[in-house]
Amino acid sequence: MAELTERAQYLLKALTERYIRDGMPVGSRVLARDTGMRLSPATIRNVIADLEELGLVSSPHTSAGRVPTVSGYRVFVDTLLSVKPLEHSVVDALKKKLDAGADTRDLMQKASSLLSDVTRLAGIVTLPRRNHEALQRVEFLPLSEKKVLAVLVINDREVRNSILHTARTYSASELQEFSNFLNAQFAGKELCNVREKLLAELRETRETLDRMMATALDMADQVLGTAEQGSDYVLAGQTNLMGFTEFCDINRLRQLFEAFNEKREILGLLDQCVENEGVQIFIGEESGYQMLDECSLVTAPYSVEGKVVGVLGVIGPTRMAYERVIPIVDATARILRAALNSAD
Amino acid sequence: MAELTERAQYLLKALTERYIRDGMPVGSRVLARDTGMRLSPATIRNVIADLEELGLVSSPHTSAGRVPTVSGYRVFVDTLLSVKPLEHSVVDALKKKLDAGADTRDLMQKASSLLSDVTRLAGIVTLPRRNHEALQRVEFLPLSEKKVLAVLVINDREVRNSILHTARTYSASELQEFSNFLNAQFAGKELCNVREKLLAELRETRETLDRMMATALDMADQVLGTAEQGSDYVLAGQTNLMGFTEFCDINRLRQLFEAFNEKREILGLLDQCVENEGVQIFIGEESGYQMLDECSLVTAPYSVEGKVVGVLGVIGPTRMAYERVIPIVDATARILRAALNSAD
DNA sequence: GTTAGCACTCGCGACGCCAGAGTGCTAGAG
DNA sequence: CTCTAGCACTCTGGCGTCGCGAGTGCTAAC
Repeated sequence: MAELTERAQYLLKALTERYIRDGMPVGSRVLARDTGMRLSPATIRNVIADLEELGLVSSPHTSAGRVPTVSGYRVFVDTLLSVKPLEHSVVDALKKKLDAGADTRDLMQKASSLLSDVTRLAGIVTLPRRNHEALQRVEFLPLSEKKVLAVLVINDREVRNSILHTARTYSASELQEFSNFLNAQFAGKELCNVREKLLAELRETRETLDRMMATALDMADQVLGTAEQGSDYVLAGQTNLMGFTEFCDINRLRQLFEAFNEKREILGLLDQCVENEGVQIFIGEESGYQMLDECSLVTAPYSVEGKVVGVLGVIGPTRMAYERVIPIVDATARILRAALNSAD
Repeated sequence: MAELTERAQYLLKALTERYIRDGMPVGSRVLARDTGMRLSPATIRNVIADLEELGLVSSPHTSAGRVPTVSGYRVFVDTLLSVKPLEHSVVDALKKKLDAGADTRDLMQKASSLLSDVTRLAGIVTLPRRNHEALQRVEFLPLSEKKVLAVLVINDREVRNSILHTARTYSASELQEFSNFLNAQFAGKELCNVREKLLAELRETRETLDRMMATALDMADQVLGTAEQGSDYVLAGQTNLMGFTEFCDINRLRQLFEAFNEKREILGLLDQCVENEGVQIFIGEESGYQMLDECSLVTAPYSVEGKVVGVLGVIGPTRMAYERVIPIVDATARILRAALNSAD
């Protein structure tokens, strides 16, 4: 790979750019005319033949031009790509629309809509995992007979509530006591630790037979149970994917959309992106998921208080304008982080 | 219309059923063989010609069989259809999966998934409008500097919270006072009335310059503002629509999916169904929305405490198995109502 | 190392052809 | 008057053929 001549690199780049631009296999002639270098088509053919040997390009059939293969795209994005700096107008638009406010889910929804609008592809944003976030407070309120409303305050922006069905009706003051007890114990602890501690505490308390505390702990356990929603994502602009010629086969499209609904597999893939920092790119079959054949995924993680809590990105055909998409994804991740961290 | 001979009706029914079953224009021969009546194709042709005259069937081209027109479907569903009673297994499955619990949105999500799974079409359920529901209680909790958490208890199942940015930081006891004041005034009132009263009260109070009450009212106004979410719906099984030959044109499909995302137009249509009780059917262009050309919508309203609060239904190609879909939609509406009204 | 020339391959749209399906009409039977 | 049989007509869809255009690979010359 590394032993590509300068010329070969240049031609691979030109070919890929051209193919991305207008989606048709590109032949030696256009390449000769297109690139500045004054070479005849014949010469170019020789170079291209080498690229084919290396598996970087291939032709769909004998007498068509060449098309980048997955490895070709890989080399292209890894070593040949000159990412455009973002136009200011785009950055401003992103910033303006992502000005926090609203609740987290809405914010993520907006982010993915923005991604899809700006790139004209499908935007995807995982909801932030809250496991490493501290629990701020728990409150219980009497709701009605045998029902208690639990409010879980996670931070200034996020509050979750759930309705508990209890064995008997509790008074407001009893519940207040529970809250106080639990807050004393757990407020400020990381969510993912709270539950373990809770269970340990519960076991211990059962033995000492302190009924009140046991009940409080039980309730807290229920709340956390509902709060520990599995990871999830929001998607926007799926319809942008229709209309790419690579998805003209309705069954491909269907598979893809079903995968979006299913969520499980896509989440698996996104989870892999949490670890790497910076933009990460899966091209076509590289992802290992066959419903993403012919698709590329460009992602970037976003973080809150220094910890990566989610991933955002776009999904489109392998033939996408990487040099434009990459900086957009990158910028959006940064802007989203800013929005989440601004203690507005 | 009314002067269709018995024979004509019978043939229209047979033709429509046949066409629904296998999607190809049906000719006089199959019709002759298919129906019990011992008639020659030629005779049938004469009758069919009459139907065509009346605009109930048409042929896509000279030498193809006939296909029901929109009016043909209309007559079919209105007067010829013999709805199958639902198999018990289906009813049981519906009941089992819709056993309330969880929050309202989840329940609706489940309902639409069920609809789409059972019918193999797209299921749609509007979220219940809460305007005519009574407000049970409001609570305010201090959250952090200049932020207050407002909890709006609507009923035993539904609680909404929102975070208010206030001019200064309020203490827990101040907020408690606000809550008490507001609950005394408004608890038990219908949501849609609360706001008006609030505003009236606010105007009056401003004049008397009672700062505390004014602030409380201000806050309440903010909360209701956020709570008054416009109506919305959840959708499931859109992918079922891909794979019908009528949506093989990717642009039709795209239009449809964009309408689903847009929501506004579809909501407009669904709103019309709230008024009529019982199953209502829009066939093809009848809806007046061109993105629903070639689509039918089968809906039924569902109610809580006797008041219709939402609509549910399925969307599919005009060529759908009405005799099966209609009872399913009907039953689901009933079961959903039961789930919502059971004070579990 | 580069280029021009040339034979070759292949996809694709156009064209024509034919079989099959279904119709409308007419004339005759019940 | 109703039904049926027969027939000529029309249209679609599949199939094979053909020719064009695009692009290649090879070879020989610059």
